[in-house]
Amino acid sequence: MSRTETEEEAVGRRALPLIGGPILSSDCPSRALIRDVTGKWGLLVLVALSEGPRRWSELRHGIAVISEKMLAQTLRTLEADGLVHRDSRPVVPPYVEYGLTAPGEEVTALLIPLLEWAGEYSEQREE
Amino acid sequence: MSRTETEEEAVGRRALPLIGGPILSSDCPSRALIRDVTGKWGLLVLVALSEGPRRWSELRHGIAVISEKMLAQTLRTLEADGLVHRDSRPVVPPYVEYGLTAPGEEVTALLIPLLEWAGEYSEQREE
DNA sequence: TGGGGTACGCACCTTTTGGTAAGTTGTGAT
DNA sequence: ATCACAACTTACCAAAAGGTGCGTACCCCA
Repeated sequence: MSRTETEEEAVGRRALPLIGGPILSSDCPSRALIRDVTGKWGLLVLVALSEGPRRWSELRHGIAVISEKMLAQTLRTLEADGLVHRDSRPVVPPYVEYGLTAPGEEVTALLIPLLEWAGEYSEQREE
Repeated sequence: MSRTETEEEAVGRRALPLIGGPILSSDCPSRALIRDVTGKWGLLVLVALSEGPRRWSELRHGIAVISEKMLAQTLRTLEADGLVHRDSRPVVPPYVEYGLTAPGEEVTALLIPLLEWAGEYSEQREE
């Protein structure tokens, strides 16, 4: 047997509690949220916004080598998750500003220590 | 103009400090580390091992619907990162146990609050 | 008159990620 | 004699993520 078992089979006789149950089961909505905030671009956008609200073009140039498509996509999913708010003024060079909502600030506060740990650990490893 | 600019161009006149510099530049080794620990399977494996060392087969059945290929691959990269250690005894049903190293415990301690936040936030959202 | 900035959306293509199924080695059970 | 388990590896294929380039609308500047 080498096939991957179904969710039902796995839940049926689960060997590990995995932090108290279904939090880590694959269809849990919190899993999607985690993907959004720890994803390659989501994390960068959140951290960039942790320094204060920024315009589209600031994010575009400030985040190393992000494509316009990915920036737009990332901002839209973070907005849908309620972590980022979009403030658009209908002026004639369009002016759109993005910033963190309260929940956005919360996650970012959890993400920054992770970045710091990664920086320190990878630095101490390469010596 | 819509092409993605190169790293050099971006670093040339960077608008955002982004948490003090090159930590978030795309070739930084800490970025790879973050991908490994927050990736879909890396996170699950680390959390599963946070409850104590487990055998291959326990992880295989305990983590919801992971394929053997992905489990092996994830364990090997986490081992290469120094976050997981592999304890294999050459007995005749092979016995291999995986556990967290000290740095592995450190990251996992940072990851768990993130999972808890995601669980609470997604729960409170859907009401 | 033409080029550039601002904030995107869309279509196409490549790269990466992940799943499926099969093979491996040795032993003990049926 | 064959099946199953343990802990994997490999080859092949599908799906998802991501990049490139183009188009939009409006204006300002030279």
